[in-house]
Amino acid sequence: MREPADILREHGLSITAQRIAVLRAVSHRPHSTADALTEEVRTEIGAVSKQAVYNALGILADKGVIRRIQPAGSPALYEDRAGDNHHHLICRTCGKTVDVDCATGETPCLTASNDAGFRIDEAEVIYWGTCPQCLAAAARG
Amino acid sequence: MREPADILREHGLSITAQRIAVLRAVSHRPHSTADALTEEVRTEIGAVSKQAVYNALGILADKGVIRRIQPAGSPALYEDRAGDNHHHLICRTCGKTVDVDCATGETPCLTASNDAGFRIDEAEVIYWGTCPQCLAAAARG
DNA sequence: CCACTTTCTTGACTCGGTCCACTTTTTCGG
DNA sequence: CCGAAAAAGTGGACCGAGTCAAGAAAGTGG
Ligand SMILES: [Mn+2]
Ligand SMILES: [Mn+2]
Ligand SMILES: [Zn+2]
Ligand SMILES: [Zn+2]
Repeated sequence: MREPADILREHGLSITAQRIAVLRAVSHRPHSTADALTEEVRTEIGAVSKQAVYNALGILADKGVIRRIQPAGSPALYEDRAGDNHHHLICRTCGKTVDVDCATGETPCLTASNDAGFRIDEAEVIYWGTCPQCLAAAARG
Repeated sequence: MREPADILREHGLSITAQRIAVLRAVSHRPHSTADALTEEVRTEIGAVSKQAVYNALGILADKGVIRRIQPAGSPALYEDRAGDNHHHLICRTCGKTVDVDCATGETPCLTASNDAGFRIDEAEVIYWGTCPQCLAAAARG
C-alpha cells in the first residue's frame, strides 16, 4: 500500500494519526476485526478510542479504500485489497480467511440465473470449509 | 411443507406447540427474522418466549430442516427451503430477499479458483442490488 | 497565528442473540 | 393410564459488536 497520508489526501480526508495507523493496521493484518485492529493501532500510536477506529474504518470503506466483509457468525473483517471483488474461503473451525480470485473471469459472478428484475451490483461469494491445518488436526484425532 | 409434527418426529425431536408454530411460521414467511417469526408465532398460539423461538430455529437449522442465512447488516433470516444450497438476491434499499437457483449446475459453486488446500463444503452466494420497485421509485425521483 | 471545520474521546445506549435457574411439557416404561 | 426421567419452555440477566451524541482536541486554509 502507498503512503497512508497520500491516500487520505487523495480522497479528500483530513490526515490524522488515528486514520494513518488504522490504514497501516488494515494493510498489515488483512481480514482482521475492528477489535484486533484497535489493538494493533494502540501498539503503534499508544492510544485510540474504539469509536475513532470504527469511524476510520467506516469512512475508508465508504471511499473504497478498504473493504469490509461480514461473514456469518463473525464480527466484520477489514482488508486493504478493495475494488476487485475477490472472494473468500473461511475455515469453519479456526476462522482462517483467505482470498480467492473470482472463479468466472473478469467481471464475474454478476449474472444470477434469474435476476428477478433486480439491478445487481455485487456478487458476494464465501466458500466455507476446513483449512489444511484443521483437516490435519482432525485426522490425528 | 409436510405436517410439522411428522417432520419433528422424523428428526427425533419432541413435539411441542412452539416448534410446530415456528415451523409453520418459517414456511409461511420465508426469509424472515427471528423477531418477525416470533410475532407470527404469537398470533398463532398466543404466547411464546423469544428463547423458545431461538431454540427451535437453532435445532431445526442444525437438523437441516430449515436454513439460516446471515446477510451483512441484517439479523439472521430463516427459510424452509433447505438442503439445495440455492442463493439469494437482496435489495440494498428495502431488504427484499429472493431465491436464485445456483448459476452453475447441479452441485455447483463448490470449486473455488484456488482452494488453498481447504476442504470446501459450501459456497454461499449473495447477489446485492436494487429490486424493481426500488429502481422505479429512484427513477421517479 | 487564528477562526473554522473536522475528528477524537467518553460514556451511554441499542440490537440481536445467549446463559441460566426454574417451571412446565413431553416421553416412555411399567 | 401413571409417574419418573428427560426434554423443552419461561423470564430475566447478561454479552458482544456496533452506534449515538456532547464536549474536547486536532487539523485546515487563509
Ligand atoms: Mn480478502
Ligand atoms: Mn432462500
Ligand atoms: Zn482452520
Ligand atoms: Zn427494494
